[in-house]
Amino acid sequence: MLPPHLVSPRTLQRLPLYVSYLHSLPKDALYISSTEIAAQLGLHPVQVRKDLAAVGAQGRPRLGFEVQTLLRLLTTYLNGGTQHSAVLVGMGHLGRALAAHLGFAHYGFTIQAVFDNDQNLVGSRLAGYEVQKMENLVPLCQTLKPAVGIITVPAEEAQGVCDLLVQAGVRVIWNFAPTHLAVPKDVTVQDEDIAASLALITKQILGQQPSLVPISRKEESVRDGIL
Amino acid sequence: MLPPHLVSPRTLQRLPLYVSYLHSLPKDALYISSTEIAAQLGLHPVQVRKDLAAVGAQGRPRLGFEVQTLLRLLTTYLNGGTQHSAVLVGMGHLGRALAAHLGFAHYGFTIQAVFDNDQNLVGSRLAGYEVQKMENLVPLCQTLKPAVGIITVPAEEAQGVCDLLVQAGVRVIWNFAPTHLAVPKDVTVQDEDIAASLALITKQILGQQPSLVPISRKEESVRDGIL
DNA sequence: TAGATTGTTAATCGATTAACAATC
DNA sequence: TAGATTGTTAATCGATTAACAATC
Repeated sequence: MLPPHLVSPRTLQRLPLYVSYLHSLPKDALYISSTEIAAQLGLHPVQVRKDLAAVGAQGRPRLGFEVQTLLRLLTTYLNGGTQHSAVLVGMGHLGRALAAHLGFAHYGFTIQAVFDNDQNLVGSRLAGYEVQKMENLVPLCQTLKPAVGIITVPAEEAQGVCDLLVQAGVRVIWNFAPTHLAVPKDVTVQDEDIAASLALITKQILGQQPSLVPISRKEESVRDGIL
Repeated sequence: MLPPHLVSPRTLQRLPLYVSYLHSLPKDALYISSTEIAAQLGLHPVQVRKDLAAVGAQGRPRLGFEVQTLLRLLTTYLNGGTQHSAVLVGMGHLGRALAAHLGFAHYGFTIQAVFDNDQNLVGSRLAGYEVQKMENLVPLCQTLKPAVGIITVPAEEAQGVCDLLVQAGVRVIWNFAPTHLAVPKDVTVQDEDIAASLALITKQILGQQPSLVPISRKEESVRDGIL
Protein backbone atom coordinates (compact mmCIF):
# COMPACT_ATOMS: atom_id res chain seq x y z
CA MET A 1 0.00 0.00 0.00
CA LEU A 2 1.18 3.50 -0.75
CA PRO A 3 1.96 5.82 2.13
CA PRO A 4 -1.32 7.45 3.19
CA HIS A 5 -0.05 10.98 2.76
CA LEU A 6 0.34 10.51 -0.98
CA VAL A 7 -3.41 10.44 -1.40
CA SER A 8 -4.68 13.81 -2.61
CA PRO A 9 -7.50 15.58 -0.77
CA ARG A 10 -9.79 15.25 -3.79
CA THR A 11 -9.24 11.50 -3.92
CA LEU A 12 -9.65 11.28 -0.16
CA GLN A 13 -13.05 12.93 -0.35
CA ARG A 14 -14.22 10.51 -3.01
CA LEU A 15 -13.30 7.40 -1.02
CA PRO A 16 -16.39 7.49 1.24
CA LEU A 17 -18.48 7.73 -1.92
CA TYR A 18 -17.11 4.39 -3.03
CA VAL A 19 -17.80 2.94 0.39
CA SER A 20 -21.45 3.95 0.33
CA TYR A 21 -21.85 2.76 -3.26
CA LEU A 22 -20.31 -0.63 -2.44
CA HIS A 23 -22.68 -0.94 0.52
CA SER A 24 -25.61 -0.36 -1.83
CA LEU A 25 -24.65 -3.36 -4.00
CA PRO A 26 -26.59 -6.62 -3.73
CA LYS A 27 -25.15 -8.98 -1.13
CA ASP A 28 -24.23 -11.59 -3.75
CA ALA A 29 -22.09 -9.23 -5.86
CA LEU A 30 -18.57 -10.66 -5.73
CA TYR A 31 -16.85 -8.34 -8.17
CA ILE A 32 -17.40 -4.78 -9.36
CA SER A 33 -15.61 -3.06 -12.23
CA SER A 34 -14.25 0.47 -12.17
CA THR A 35 -16.31 1.06 -15.31
CA GLU A 36 -19.52 0.25 -13.45
CA ILE A 37 -18.60 2.26 -10.36
CA ALA A 38 -17.73 5.21 -12.58
CA ALA A 39 -20.99 4.98 -14.52
CA GLN A 40 -23.06 4.84 -11.34
CA LEU A 41 -21.29 7.67 -9.58
CA GLY A 42 -20.83 9.88 -12.62
CA LEU A 43 -17.04 9.69 -12.54
CA HIS A 44 -14.38 8.81 -15.08
CA PRO A 45 -13.34 5.12 -15.01
CA VAL A 46 -9.64 5.96 -14.95
CA GLN A 47 -10.21 8.29 -12.02
CA VAL A 48 -11.90 5.49 -10.13
CA ARG A 49 -9.01 3.12 -10.86
CA LYS A 50 -6.48 5.70 -9.72
CA ASP A 51 -8.43 6.41 -6.55
CA LEU A 52 -8.67 2.72 -5.73
CA ALA A 53 -5.01 2.17 -6.55
CA ALA A 54 -4.20 4.91 -4.03
CA VAL A 55 -5.49 2.76 -1.16
CA GLY A 56 -3.71 -0.30 -2.50
CA ALA A 57 -6.61 -2.01 -4.26
CA GLN A 58 -5.80 -4.39 -7.05
CA GLY A 59 -8.34 -5.48 -9.64
CA ARG A 60 -8.46 -8.43 -11.95
CA PRO A 61 -8.76 -7.91 -15.69
CA ARG A 62 -12.17 -9.03 -16.99
CA LEU A 63 -13.59 -9.28 -13.46
CA GLY A 64 -12.92 -6.00 -11.72
CA PHE A 65 -12.41 -5.55 -8.00
CA GLU A 66 -13.46 -7.93 -5.27
CA VAL A 67 -16.23 -6.09 -3.43
CA GLN A 68 -15.52 -7.19 0.13
CA THR A 69 -11.76 -6.76 -0.15
CA LEU A 70 -12.29 -3.32 -1.57
CA LEU A 71 -14.66 -2.35 1.23
CA ARG A 72 -12.21 -3.54 3.84
CA LEU A 73 -9.33 -1.64 2.25
CA LEU A 74 -11.33 1.57 1.99
CA THR A 75 -12.72 1.55 5.51
CA THR A 76 -9.38 0.61 7.03
CA TYR A 77 -7.73 3.37 5.09
CA LEU A 78 -10.37 5.94 5.98
CA ASN A 79 -10.25 5.54 9.73
CA GLY A 80 -6.51 5.02 9.71
CA GLY A 81 -6.86 1.84 11.70
CA THR A 82 -7.51 3.77 14.90
CA GLN A 83 -10.42 5.12 16.87
CA HIS A 84 -10.53 8.89 17.35
CA SER A 85 -12.13 10.75 20.21
CA ALA A 86 -14.36 13.79 20.01
CA VAL A 87 -16.43 16.11 22.14
CA LEU A 88 -19.56 17.79 20.87
CA VAL A 89 -20.76 21.21 21.97
CA GLY A 90 -24.38 22.17 21.34
CA MET A 91 -27.10 19.57 21.79
CA GLY A 92 -29.79 21.23 19.71
CA HIS A 93 -31.32 19.33 16.82
CA LEU A 94 -28.15 19.29 14.79
CA GLY A 95 -26.01 18.11 17.69
CA ARG A 96 -28.48 15.36 18.52
CA ALA A 97 -28.66 14.27 14.89
CA LEU A 98 -24.89 14.01 14.76
CA ALA A 99 -24.58 12.30 18.13
CA ALA A 100 -27.33 9.78 17.49
CA HIS A 101 -27.66 8.95 13.86
CA LEU A 102 -24.77 9.74 11.65
CA GLY A 103 -22.69 6.74 12.38
CA PHE A 104 -19.48 8.21 13.70
CA ALA A 105 -18.46 4.88 15.13
CA HIS A 106 -18.58 3.42 11.64
CA TYR A 107 -15.92 5.89 10.58
CA GLY A 108 -13.72 5.45 13.59
CA PHE A 109 -14.99 8.27 15.79
CA THR A 110 -16.16 8.07 19.39
CA ILE A 111 -17.93 10.93 21.09
CA GLN A 112 -16.62 11.14 24.66
CA ALA A 113 -18.76 13.93 26.00
CA VAL A 114 -21.45 16.38 24.92
CA PHE A 115 -22.09 19.89 26.27
CA ASP A 116 -24.83 22.49 26.22
CA ASN A 117 -25.47 25.81 27.92
CA ASP A 118 -29.20 25.17 28.33
CA GLN A 119 -29.83 24.37 32.01
CA ASN A 120 -32.90 22.37 31.03
CA LEU A 121 -30.71 19.98 29.05
CA VAL A 122 -27.74 19.75 31.40
CA GLY A 123 -27.82 16.47 33.31
CA SER A 124 -30.35 14.82 31.02
CA ARG A 125 -29.54 11.97 28.66
CA LEU A 126 -29.75 12.74 24.95
CA ALA A 127 -28.80 10.34 22.18
CA GLY A 128 -27.18 8.19 24.84
CA TYR A 129 -25.01 10.91 26.36
CA GLU A 130 -25.38 12.76 29.63
CA VAL A 131 -25.31 16.45 28.74
CA GLN A 132 -22.51 18.30 30.57
CA LYS A 133 -22.63 21.91 31.64
CA MET A 134 -20.36 24.38 29.85
CA GLU A 135 -18.31 24.98 32.98
CA ASN A 136 -17.03 21.42 32.61
CA LEU A 137 -15.85 21.93 29.05
CA VAL A 138 -12.30 23.09 29.67
CA PRO A 139 -11.47 20.78 32.62
CA LEU A 140 -13.04 17.72 30.97
CA CYS A 141 -11.25 18.34 27.68
CA GLN A 142 -7.98 18.73 29.50
CA THR A 143 -8.53 15.28 30.95
CA LEU A 144 -10.09 13.52 27.96
CA LYS A 145 -7.81 15.15 25.38
CA PRO A 146 -10.26 14.69 22.50
CA ALA A 147 -8.78 14.75 19.01
CA VAL A 148 -11.67 16.79 17.65
CA GLY A 149 -14.11 19.38 18.97
CA ILE A 150 -17.44 19.46 17.15
CA ILE A 151 -19.28 22.79 17.26
CA THR A 152 -23.04 22.67 16.73
CA VAL A 153 -24.09 25.84 18.52
CA PRO A 154 -25.75 28.92 16.98
CA ALA A 155 -23.47 31.16 14.91
CA GLU A 156 -23.33 33.86 17.60
CA GLU A 157 -21.92 31.46 20.19
CA ALA A 158 -19.52 29.57 17.95
CA GLN A 159 -16.45 31.77 18.39
CA GLY A 160 -16.75 31.66 22.18
CA VAL A 161 -17.05 27.88 22.20
CA CYS A 162 -14.16 27.64 19.78
CA ASP A 163 -11.97 29.75 22.05
CA LEU A 164 -12.77 27.47 24.99
CA LEU A 165 -11.91 24.35 23.01
CA VAL A 166 -8.64 25.87 21.88
CA GLN A 167 -7.87 26.92 25.44
CA ALA A 168 -8.48 23.34 26.54
CA GLY A 169 -5.95 22.06 24.03
CA VAL A 170 -8.19 20.85 21.19
CA ARG A 171 -6.31 21.25 17.91
CA VAL A 172 -8.89 20.18 15.33
CA ILE A 173 -12.30 21.86 15.20
CA TRP A 174 -15.22 20.64 13.12
CA ASN A 175 -17.48 23.65 12.74
CA PHE A 176 -21.14 23.29 11.80
CA ALA A 177 -22.06 26.86 12.74
CA PRO A 178 -22.54 29.06 9.69
CA THR A 179 -19.84 31.50 10.66
CA HIS A 180 -16.14 32.11 10.26
CA LEU A 181 -13.98 31.09 13.23
CA ALA A 182 -10.64 32.73 14.00
CA VAL A 183 -8.06 30.40 15.53
CA PRO A 184 -4.32 30.33 16.28
CA LYS A 185 -1.99 28.97 13.60
CA ASP A 186 -1.63 25.53 15.11
CA VAL A 187 -5.36 24.86 15.16
CA THR A 188 -7.30 23.61 12.14
CA VAL A 189 -10.93 24.47 11.55
CA GLN A 190 -12.93 22.44 9.13
CA ASP A 191 -16.17 24.11 8.16
CA GLU A 192 -19.10 21.91 7.32
CA ASP A 193 -20.25 24.39 4.83
CA ILE A 194 -23.94 24.16 4.05
CA ALA A 195 -23.78 27.59 2.48
CA ALA A 196 -21.22 26.37 -0.04
CA SER A 197 -23.52 23.52 -1.00
CA LEU A 198 -26.47 25.88 -1.27
CA ALA A 199 -24.41 28.03 -3.62
CA LEU A 200 -23.85 25.07 -5.92
CA ILE A 201 -27.50 24.08 -5.72
CA THR A 202 -28.68 27.56 -6.58
CA LYS A 203 -26.54 27.64 -9.68
CA GLN A 204 -27.70 24.14 -10.49
CA ILE A 205 -31.28 25.34 -10.39
CA LEU A 206 -30.57 28.36 -12.49
CA GLY A 207 -28.91 26.05 -14.98
CA GLN A 208 -26.06 28.47 -15.15
CA GLN A 209 -23.52 26.38 -13.40
CA PRO A 210 -22.31 23.03 -14.69
CA SER A 211 -22.60 20.51 -11.89
CA LEU A 212 -19.47 19.10 -10.31
CA VAL A 213 -20.52 15.83 -11.87
CA PRO A 214 -21.51 17.11 -15.29
CA ILE A 215 -24.69 15.53 -16.56
CA SER A 216 -23.14 15.00 -19.97
CA ARG A 217 -20.87 12.41 -18.45
CA LYS A 218 -23.66 10.36 -16.97
CA GLU A 219 -24.65 8.85 -20.34
CA GLU A 220 -24.10 5.35 -19.13
CA SER A 221 -26.34 5.67 -16.08
CA VAL A 222 -28.22 2.46 -15.67
CA ARG A 223 -31.18 3.73 -13.73
CA ASP A 224 -33.10 5.29 -16.61
CA GLY A 225 -35.46 2.46 -17.31
CA ILE A 226 -36.58 1.94 -13.74
CA LEU A 227 -39.11 4.66 -13.14
CA MET B 1 -20.67 42.04 -14.00
CA LEU B 2 -19.43 38.90 -15.67
CA PRO B 3 -21.97 36.32 -16.75
CA PRO B 4 -22.65 34.10 -13.73
CA HIS B 5 -21.79 30.88 -15.54
CA LEU B 6 -18.18 31.91 -15.90
CA VAL B 7 -17.63 31.47 -12.19
CA SER B 8 -15.91 28.17 -11.48
CA PRO B 9 -17.38 25.76 -8.91
CA ARG B 10 -14.36 26.21 -6.67
CA THR B 11 -14.78 29.96 -6.64
CA LEU B 12 -18.52 29.57 -6.16
CA GLN B 13 -17.96 27.48 -3.04
CA ARG B 14 -15.64 30.08 -1.56
CA LEU B 15 -18.09 32.95 -1.98
CA PRO B 16 -20.18 32.09 1.11
CA LEU B 17 -16.95 32.01 3.09
CA TYR B 18 -16.38 35.64 2.20
CA VAL B 19 -19.96 36.46 3.16
CA SER B 20 -19.60 34.95 6.60
CA TYR B 21 -16.22 36.56 7.13
CA LEU B 22 -17.57 39.98 6.14
CA HIS B 23 -20.45 39.51 8.56
CA SER B 24 -17.94 38.86 11.34
CA LEU B 25 -16.26 42.24 10.81
CA PRO B 26 -16.91 45.12 13.22
CA LYS B 27 -19.88 47.26 12.20
CA ASP B 28 -17.69 50.31 11.64
CA ALA B 29 -15.36 48.64 9.14
CA LEU B 30 -15.80 50.54 5.87
CA TYR B 31 -13.13 48.87 3.78
CA ILE B 32 -11.42 45.50 3.78
CA SER B 33 -8.40 44.50 1.70
CA SER B 34 -8.01 41.23 -0.18
CA THR B 35 -4.75 40.84 1.74
CA GLU B 36 -6.59 40.87 5.05
CA ILE B 37 -9.39 38.58 3.88
CA ALA B 38 -6.81 36.14 2.55
CA ALA B 39 -4.79 36.19 5.79
CA GLN B 40 -7.89 35.55 7.91
CA LEU B 41 -9.29 32.78 5.74
CA GLY B 42 -5.97 31.13 4.92
CA LEU B 43 -6.22 31.86 1.20
CA HIS B 44 -3.94 33.50 -1.34
CA PRO B 45 -4.58 37.24 -1.82
CA VAL B 46 -4.65 36.92 -5.60
CA GLN B 47 -7.19 34.15 -5.33
CA VAL B 48 -9.40 36.37 -3.21
CA ARG B 49 -9.12 39.20 -5.72
CA LYS B 50 -9.97 36.88 -8.60
CA ASP B 51 -12.93 35.44 -6.73
CA LEU B 52 -14.27 38.88 -5.92
CA ALA B 53 -13.67 40.08 -9.47
CA ALA B 54 -15.80 37.16 -10.65
CA VAL B 55 -18.89 38.65 -9.01
CA GLY B 56 -18.07 42.09 -10.33
CA ALA B 57 -16.48 43.60 -7.24
CA GLN B 58 -14.07 46.47 -7.72
CA GLY B 59 -11.58 47.52 -5.09
CA ARG B 60 -9.72 50.74 -4.57
CA PRO B 61 -5.93 50.74 -4.42
CA ARG B 62 -4.68 51.55 -0.90
CA LEU B 63 -8.15 51.06 0.61
CA GLY B 64 -9.41 47.68 -0.50
CA PHE B 65 -13.06 46.77 -1.03
CA GLU B 66 -16.08 48.55 0.40
CA VAL B 67 -17.52 46.06 2.90
CA GLN B 68 -21.22 46.73 2.42
CA THR B 69 -21.03 46.90 -1.37
CA LEU B 70 -19.11 43.65 -1.38
CA LEU B 71 -21.65 41.96 0.86
CA ARG B 72 -24.49 43.11 -1.35
CA LEU B 73 -22.74 41.89 -4.51
CA LEU B 74 -21.97 38.50 -3.01
CA THR B 75 -25.41 37.80 -1.57
CA THR B 76 -27.15 38.99 -4.73
CA TYR B 77 -24.90 36.81 -6.80
CA LEU B 78 -25.32 33.78 -4.56
CA ASN B 79 -29.09 33.64 -4.56
CA GLY B 80 -29.27 34.67 -8.18
CA GLY B 81 -31.68 37.46 -7.33
CA THR B 82 -34.52 35.00 -6.96
CA GLN B 83 -36.20 32.95 -4.27
CA HIS B 84 -36.12 29.19 -4.71
CA SER B 85 -38.64 26.73 -3.38
CA ALA B 86 -37.92 23.46 -1.62
CA VAL B 87 -39.64 20.58 0.11
CA LEU B 88 -38.03 18.67 2.95
CA VAL B 89 -38.60 14.98 3.65
CA GLY B 90 -37.70 13.62 7.08
CA MET B 91 -38.42 15.71 10.17
CA GLY B 92 -36.04 14.01 12.55
CA HIS B 93 -33.40 16.06 14.31
CA LEU B 94 -31.50 16.86 11.14
CA GLY B 95 -34.62 17.88 9.26
CA ARG B 96 -35.74 20.11 12.11
CA ALA B 97 -32.31 21.68 12.39
CA LEU B 98 -32.35 22.50 8.70
CA ALA B 99 -35.93 23.73 8.69
CA ALA B 100 -35.56 25.88 11.77
CA HIS B 101 -32.08 27.16 12.18
CA LEU B 102 -29.87 27.13 9.19
CA GLY B 103 -31.09 30.28 7.56
CA PHE B 104 -32.29 29.10 4.21
CA ALA B 105 -34.23 32.32 3.71
CA HIS B 106 -30.98 34.21 4.00
CA TYR B 107 -29.67 32.34 0.99
CA GLY B 108 -32.81 32.66 -1.09
CA PHE B 109 -34.50 29.38 -0.23
CA THR B 110 -38.06 28.88 1.00
CA ILE B 111 -39.29 25.57 2.35
CA GLN B 112 -42.82 25.05 1.07
CA ALA B 113 -43.68 21.81 2.79
CA VAL B 114 -42.18 19.18 5.10
CA PHE B 115 -42.98 15.46 5.22
CA ASP B 116 -42.46 12.51 7.55
CA ASN B 117 -43.64 8.92 7.72
CA ASP B 118 -44.01 8.96 11.50
CA GLN B 119 -47.75 9.10 12.30
CA ASN B 120 -46.95 10.77 15.62
CA LEU B 121 -45.42 13.71 13.78
CA VAL B 122 -47.88 14.05 10.90
CA GLY B 123 -50.23 16.95 11.48
CA SER B 124 -48.12 18.54 14.20
CA ARG B 125 -46.22 21.77 13.78
CA LEU B 126 -42.44 21.54 13.82
CA ALA B 127 -40.07 24.44 13.22
CA GLY B 128 -43.09 26.38 11.97
CA TYR B 129 -44.25 23.80 9.43
CA GLU B 130 -47.21 21.45 9.56
CA VAL B 131 -45.81 17.99 8.94
CA GLN B 132 -47.45 16.32 5.91
CA LYS B 133 -47.98 12.60 5.52
CA MET B 134 -45.93 10.80 2.90
CA GLU B 135 -49.02 10.04 0.81
CA ASN B 136 -49.22 13.75 0.07
CA LEU B 137 -45.65 13.95 -1.22
CA VAL B 138 -46.24 13.25 -4.90
CA PRO B 139 -49.50 15.18 -5.33
CA LEU B 140 -48.26 18.18 -3.35
CA CYS B 141 -44.98 18.32 -5.26
CA GLN B 142 -46.83 18.14 -8.53
CA THR B 143 -48.74 21.23 -7.45
CA LEU B 144 -45.98 23.16 -5.69
CA LYS B 145 -43.28 22.27 -8.23
CA PRO B 146 -40.41 22.79 -5.77
CA ALA B 147 -37.00 23.47 -7.28
CA VAL B 148 -35.27 21.25 -4.74
CA GLY B 149 -36.10 18.17 -2.70
CA ILE B 150 -34.20 17.89 0.56
CA ILE B 151 -33.76 14.35 1.89
CA THR B 152 -33.12 14.01 5.64
CA VAL B 153 -34.40 10.48 6.23
CA PRO B 154 -32.37 7.47 7.40
CA ALA B 155 -30.09 5.89 4.78
CA GLU B 156 -32.36 2.88 4.28
CA GLU B 157 -35.33 5.04 3.28
CA ALA B 158 -33.47 7.57 1.16
CA GLN B 159 -33.68 5.80 -2.21
CA GLY B 160 -37.43 5.30 -1.85
CA VAL B 161 -37.99 8.95 -1.00
CA CYS B 162 -35.73 9.97 -3.84
CA ASP B 163 -37.75 7.88 -6.30
CA LEU B 164 -40.96 9.56 -5.13
CA LEU B 165 -39.48 13.03 -5.54
CA VAL B 166 -38.25 12.18 -9.03
CA GLN B 167 -41.64 10.73 -9.89
CA ALA B 168 -43.24 13.99 -8.74
CA GLY B 169 -41.02 15.97 -11.09
CA VAL B 170 -38.31 17.25 -8.75
CA ARG B 171 -35.07 17.61 -10.71
CA VAL B 172 -32.58 18.68 -8.02
CA ILE B 173 -32.08 16.56 -4.90
CA TRP B 174 -30.12 17.64 -1.85
CA ASN B 175 -29.24 14.43 -0.07
CA PHE B 176 -28.22 14.38 3.60
CA ALA B 177 -28.61 10.63 3.98
CA PRO B 178 -25.25 8.85 4.11
CA THR B 179 -25.95 6.72 1.07
CA HIS B 180 -25.59 6.70 -2.67
CA LEU B 181 -28.74 7.57 -4.62
CA ALA B 182 -29.39 6.34 -8.14
CA VAL B 183 -31.34 8.76 -10.34
CA PRO B 184 -32.19 9.26 -14.03
CA LYS B 185 -29.81 11.33 -16.14
CA ASP B 186 -31.84 14.51 -16.01
CA VAL B 187 -31.87 14.63 -12.20
CA THR B 188 -28.99 16.02 -10.14
CA VAL B 189 -28.14 14.73 -6.69
CA GLN B 190 -25.99 16.80 -4.45
CA ASP B 191 -24.68 14.85 -1.50
CA GLU B 192 -24.06 16.70 1.72
CA ASP B 193 -21.20 14.47 2.46
CA ILE B 194 -20.34 14.28 6.13
CA ALA B 195 -18.28 11.17 5.46
CA ALA B 196 -16.07 13.11 3.05
CA SER B 197 -15.45 15.71 5.76
CA LEU B 198 -14.74 13.02 8.31
CA ALA B 199 -12.17 11.55 5.93
CA LEU B 200 -10.35 14.87 5.78
CA ILE B 201 -10.57 15.28 9.54
CA THR B 202 -9.17 11.85 10.19
CA LYS B 203 -6.15 12.54 8.00
CA GLN B 204 -5.84 15.91 9.66
CA ILE B 205 -5.63 14.21 13.03
CA LEU B 206 -3.14 11.68 11.85
CA GLY B 207 -1.08 14.55 10.52
CA GLN B 208 -0.63 12.62 7.35
CA GLN B 209 -2.73 14.75 5.14
CA PRO B 210 -2.01 18.41 4.38
CA SER B 211 -5.16 20.38 5.10
CA LEU B 212 -7.05 22.00 2.26
CA VAL B 213 -5.97 25.28 3.79
CA PRO B 214 -2.35 24.49 4.54
CA ILE B 215 -1.27 25.76 7.90
CA SER B 216 2.00 27.03 6.47
CA ARG B 217 0.03 29.66 4.57
CA LYS B 218 -1.63 31.06 7.66
CA GLU B 219 1.50 32.87 8.80
CA GLU B 220 -0.24 36.20 8.85
CA SER B 221 -3.11 35.04 11.03
CA VAL B 222 -3.92 37.84 13.40
CA ARG B 223 -5.54 35.84 16.13
CA ASP B 224 -2.37 34.48 17.73
CA GLY B 225 -1.99 37.00 20.45
CA ILE B 226 -5.53 36.81 21.72
CA LEU B 227 -5.57 33.67 23.80
C1' DT C 1 -9.24 -16.91 -29.03
C1' DA C 2 -11.72 -12.41 -28.59
C1' DG C 3 -12.96 -8.96 -25.78
C1' DA C 4 -13.40 -6.65 -21.47
C1' DT C 5 -10.92 -4.87 -18.06
C1' DT C 6 -6.79 -3.28 -15.38
C1' DG C 7 -2.88 -0.25 -14.67
C1' DT C 8 0.43 3.16 -16.35
C1' DT C 9 2.48 6.81 -19.07
C1' DA C 10 1.65 10.99 -21.58
C1' DA C 11 -1.35 14.85 -22.79
C1' DT C 12 -4.76 18.01 -21.47
C1' DC C 13 -7.22 20.86 -18.70
C1' DG C 14 -8.26 23.99 -15.00
C1' DA C 15 -7.03 26.33 -10.95
C1' DT C 16 -3.52 28.56 -8.21
C1' DT C 17 0.30 31.43 -7.70
C1' DA C 18 4.05 34.62 -9.29
C1' DA C 19 5.33 38.79 -11.39
C1' DC C 20 4.44 43.34 -12.29
C1' DA C 21 2.31 47.54 -14.13
C1' DA C 22 -1.42 50.80 -12.75
C1' DT C 23 -3.59 53.40 -9.19
C1' DC C 24 -4.36 56.40 -5.45
C1' DT D 1 5.99 61.49 -2.89
C1' DA D 2 6.29 56.68 -1.09
C1' DG D 3 4.03 52.69 -0.31
C1' DA D 4 0.15 49.74 -0.12
C1' DT D 5 -3.08 47.82 -2.77
C1' DT D 6 -5.66 46.46 -7.05
C1' DG D 7 -6.06 43.97 -11.37
C1' DT D 8 -4.05 41.35 -15.17
C1' DT D 9 -0.89 38.50 -17.78
C1' DA D 10 2.20 34.64 -17.63
C1' DA D 11 4.06 30.60 -15.25
C1' DT D 12 3.33 26.84 -12.31
C1' DC D 13 1.10 23.27 -10.24
C1' DG D 14 -2.05 19.50 -9.61
C1' DA D 15 -5.78 16.81 -11.11
C1' DT D 16 -8.30 14.74 -14.85
C1' DT D 17 -8.55 12.40 -19.06
C1' DA D 18 -6.67 10.07 -23.28
C1' DA D 19 -4.04 6.48 -25.18
C1' DC D 20 -2.47 2.02 -24.97
C1' DA D 21 0.05 -2.15 -23.50
C1' DA D 22 -0.71 -6.07 -20.30
C1' DT D 23 -3.77 -9.46 -18.47
C1' DC D 24 -7.02 -13.06 -18.10
